Amino acid sequence: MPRFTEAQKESRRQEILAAAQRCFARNGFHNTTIADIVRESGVSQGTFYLYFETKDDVIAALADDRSQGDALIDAIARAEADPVVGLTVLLDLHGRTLADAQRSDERRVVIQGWAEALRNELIRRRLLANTSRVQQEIAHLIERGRRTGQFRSDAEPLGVARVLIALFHGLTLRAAWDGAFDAALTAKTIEEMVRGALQPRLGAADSAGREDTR
Amino acid sequence: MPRFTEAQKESRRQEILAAAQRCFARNGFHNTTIADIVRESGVSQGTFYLYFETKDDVIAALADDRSQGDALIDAIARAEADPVVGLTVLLDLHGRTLADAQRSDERRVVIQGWAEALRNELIRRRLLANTSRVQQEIAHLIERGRRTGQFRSDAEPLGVARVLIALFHGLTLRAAWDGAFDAALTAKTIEEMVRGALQPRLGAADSAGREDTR
Amino acid sequence: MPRFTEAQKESRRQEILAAAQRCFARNGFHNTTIADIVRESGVSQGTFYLYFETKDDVIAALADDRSQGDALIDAIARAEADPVVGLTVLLDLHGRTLADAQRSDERRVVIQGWAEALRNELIRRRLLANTSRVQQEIAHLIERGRRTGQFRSDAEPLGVARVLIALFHGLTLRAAWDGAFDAALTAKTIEEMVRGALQPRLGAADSAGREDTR
Amino acid sequence: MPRFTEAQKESRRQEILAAAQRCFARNGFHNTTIADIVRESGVSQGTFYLYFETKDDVIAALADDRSQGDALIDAIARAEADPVVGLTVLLDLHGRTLADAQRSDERRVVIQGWAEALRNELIRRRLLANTSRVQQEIAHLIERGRRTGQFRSDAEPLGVARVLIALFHGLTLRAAWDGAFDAALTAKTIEEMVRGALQPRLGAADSAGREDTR
DNA sequence: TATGAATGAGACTTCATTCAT
DNA sequence: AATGAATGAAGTCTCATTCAT
Repeated sequence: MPRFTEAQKESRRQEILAAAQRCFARNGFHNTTIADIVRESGVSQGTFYLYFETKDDVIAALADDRSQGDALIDAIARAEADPVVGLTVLLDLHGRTLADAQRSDERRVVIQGWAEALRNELIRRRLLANTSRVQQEIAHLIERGRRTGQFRSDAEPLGVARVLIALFHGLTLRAAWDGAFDAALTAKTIEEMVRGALQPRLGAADSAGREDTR
Repeated sequence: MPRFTEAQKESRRQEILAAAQRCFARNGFHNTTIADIVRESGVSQGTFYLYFETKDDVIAALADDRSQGDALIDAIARAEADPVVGLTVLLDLHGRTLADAQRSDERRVVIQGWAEALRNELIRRRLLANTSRVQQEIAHLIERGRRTGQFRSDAEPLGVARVLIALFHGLTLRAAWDGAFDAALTAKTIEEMVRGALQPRLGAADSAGREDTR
Repeated sequence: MPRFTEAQKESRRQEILAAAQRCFARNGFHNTTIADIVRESGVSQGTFYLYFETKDDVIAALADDRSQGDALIDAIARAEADPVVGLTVLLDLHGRTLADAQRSDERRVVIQGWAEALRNELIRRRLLANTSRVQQEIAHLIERGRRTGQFRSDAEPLGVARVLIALFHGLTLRAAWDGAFDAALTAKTIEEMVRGALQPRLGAADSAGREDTR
Repeated sequence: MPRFTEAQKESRRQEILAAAQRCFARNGFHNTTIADIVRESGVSQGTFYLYFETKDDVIAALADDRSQGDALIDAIARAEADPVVGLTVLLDLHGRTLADAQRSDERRVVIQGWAEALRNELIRRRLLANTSRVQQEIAHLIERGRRTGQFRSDAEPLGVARVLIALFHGLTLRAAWDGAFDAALTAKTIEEMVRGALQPRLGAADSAGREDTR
């Protein structure tokens, strides 16, 4: 009979991860020592190694943050069938996430994960998988919008999805460097751009239904 | 009287930097040792320290790649006064840079620089300065386009510039992770988006001049 | 009142020892961890310490293998009074023990015990005591043979006993390194040697016949 | 141009090895730390690793002591063609080596090497190779003696060689445990044994005179 | 009796940097 | 200017042992 339940062990693991994230956000993966993590989390060196095999284990666990991707996908799902609403919600959610100072540590660690992915195949695979998942969902959203006529018929679902994700990454980087940048202004520009790429053309061809894609 | 001219010293310095870049691209800043760099460049440990004070010196020298920013600014300048041409050239240059397999090492190192900027104030300042410089130029370009009526009068120069740069960063990341992504499709989508944000509105107010912003 | 009888405790102790012997034979004393022993024996870390105070305890318990010495002494005893039979049985028993693949683990652990005896006084004392015991018995055997006239009158009981034991040790080592060595040939040679040292000289009353091989 | 010659480097290496041998003789391979060796040899931790890759490197370098085997082979060679002299010299040399208190450290380390050979394939191969080399030489010596008629015609060269080596090993062990044992008495007994095994039988053409001690 | 999570001292090894030559 | 041997602080990880349950 195990002294601790699986849940208790997992919760301890999460505590250590949270401590590690704070350390990593502050000093970077490679300037953080196990001693730092251990000090921050309050466990002993030995205990750390009961929950993680190596330091790289911890890095891998934090470099890949599925939570934000999950949140984006959930947001699309919650928008039910309406692609315009879905897109709006998506952009809005990302904007608010960027503006959230509480998630600063997360951003700082995620960016280090990007660099780590260049030399750690496991992390690279996970990050790409994560990215692809979100990209797929956005592409489907565009696809649906095209079918309903809400989006321009020659919009490229994959292209748009990919560009949006690149934008998300680039903005995450900017927010991490310089939290004070004007998020509202940025959001407005993105909205214009997206509308430009997706809004059905006036006049002919693309049927009609105009006035405001979002 | 120095035995070597300044030029000779500088050339040796560049050789070491190039060797370091190869090492950093391969193994990352923190998994590259001075011994690695020295081996790759063919000089001795002692000699390395004649050209650089510390390892961080080398990192700082490579983390901040001014060359690409300079190239973008030059491109704008070469487009003379025409904002539409300038924007086209800008997007085109960036697209071709991304597709250039030869610049893979550069990209890999630059991305590591982004992470490094989070905990190295010198690097952070330089990267931000570099980014701002390009952002300024793009904003001026937009500004000029507004004045000439080629761009929509309510386009936000700063917002557009910032979004474009985020896009550039995000695409650089994607190219580093996965060089095989479809650059042409991406370029087409970006073009649509940019046109959407900048193209003067039909019909009303914004005067006219339609058909193709670029 | 103890819940378990002494016998039950002892049996558990023996199980752990057997597991430890397997581990030690495989990886050596110092590359075997308590965790290894515990895994091999199926008890828990805590339980291990109910039966042994320290790891050195287990090493000491296994480094000194009295069983083989006991067997040799028993063999001598079983030969009753006849020294020639006793010696024959002794050599035969040792030869068969060496050839017994089942006792490989035992041999491997015993040899490690020899090394351990060099820095662990307790083990050293036990090994020497063990060795002396057997040496004494062999010396007595020789002594008896001298008195009965079956062995040469100038045979040195102690010298022969000591040399035989050295031979036993050396052959044990060889068998542990290279189990495939030709035991029969070796046995034949030993027999010749022993006969040479102990057989009464031909011709006269154990005197003449010299010649000198060296 | 190297600052130090190869010879200087080798001499430094030997100094460290000598220090390591002292430590190993005192505390055993596994209870000796790199810090101990470094302290004993007077170099720094870092310097140690300029001369050896790992601690196991040092162990492997010392576990296999070729010098004694070489000395035995040299001794045989110096005896020129005479097998009887060769054997005498061999036994004598080994006896004097055993009695040499100065070589105590060497013995103590060699014995640890025996144990190490059980779990380190490199060491095992080297020790066996070393042993085989000496065994071969002794076997050849016996062979020659048979041809000259100095040794009994049914002497088994390989068997005798193997038994002698086992004896050497066993006596080395005994000397390491208990340096005070009576070397002269032991030598005398060995001489008798060897004579018994090799001396041509009296009487006839190496045939008769049986009797059978056993 | 039995468990197994927790501990922390200490082991091995690496590496940026120095400096005598 | 150039070399490369030397340094030692610091990092990661292991493991014998304890103890609350």
